Amino acid sequence: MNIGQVAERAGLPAKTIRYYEDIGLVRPERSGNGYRAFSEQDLHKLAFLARARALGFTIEDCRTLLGLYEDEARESADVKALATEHLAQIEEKIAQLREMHATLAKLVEACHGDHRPDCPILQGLAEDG
Amino acid sequence: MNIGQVAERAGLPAKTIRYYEDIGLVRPERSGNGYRAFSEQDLHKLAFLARARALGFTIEDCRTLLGLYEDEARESADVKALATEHLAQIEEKIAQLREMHATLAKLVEACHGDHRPDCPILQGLAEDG
DNA sequence: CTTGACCTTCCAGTGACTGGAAGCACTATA
DNA sequence: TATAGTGCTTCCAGTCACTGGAAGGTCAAG
Repeated sequence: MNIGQVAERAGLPAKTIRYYEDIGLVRPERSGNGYRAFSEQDLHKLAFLARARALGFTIEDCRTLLGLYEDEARESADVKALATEHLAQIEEKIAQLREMHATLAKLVEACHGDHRPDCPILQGLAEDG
Repeated sequence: MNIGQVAERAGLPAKTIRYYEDIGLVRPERSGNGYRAFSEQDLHKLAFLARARALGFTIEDCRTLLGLYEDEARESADVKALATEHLAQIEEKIAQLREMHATLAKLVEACHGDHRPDCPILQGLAEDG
């Protein structure tokens, strides 16, 4: 398979797949013409990566997950630990965003949003405390 | 005021303040010794920026907000529009994170997390669909 | 034999900092 | 007065995960 087809099937841009090869996440063969020749297994790996990235795992986490996936002697506890940690980070981010949202929503509500310069949003940003 | 004191009072690292000068968000004077000499107004601006950044506005948004703040002929509608758009982006991000969280939480729940290799998390990442 | 799609590599840019090196300025103490 | 320590300066490089673009090679169809 050439990169275009793999990109299509894995749901990743070709650029990204080349980048993943660069950083050693996949190692496709090469055809005589210099084109990358992906196996079904390569495609499988890339689809795995696409899903892990879609869940917000960092590239390094993905590398670890892929390693665990391919390690038949893995312990599911290791996978679970990684995922649980990531879950906690997601929760933290959500909490932060919610706080931002709450603060900003209050300011937005208080703002008339008309042609006059008077603006509680700017006041809120300017005020100490 | 030197940069250290401003950093302390604005709640921003000195490095960040230098960076903000680099990209033209603040333009402090210079003392005879070459040190940056910040006025109270500079400090005020930096604190404004710190709060805007803390609410998740991009640097470019901050630049715009600062411009509006300093423009006495501004219309609060412009500020409100910017803030409202940002609010929508926050909401979208929260929604994305929630989806990630839900998916991952299900997988984590299903995983024993013991010494055996069997792992629904990896299965979930590997499986098509 | 040309057109156009697809592939290659390499370099640079993104956003918002952050770390570190090398060196000058200032303050406090011995 | 010497020195030690802190704070300031600039500049360069790295972060993360791509993304865009240039320049050029390869392949299939007409």
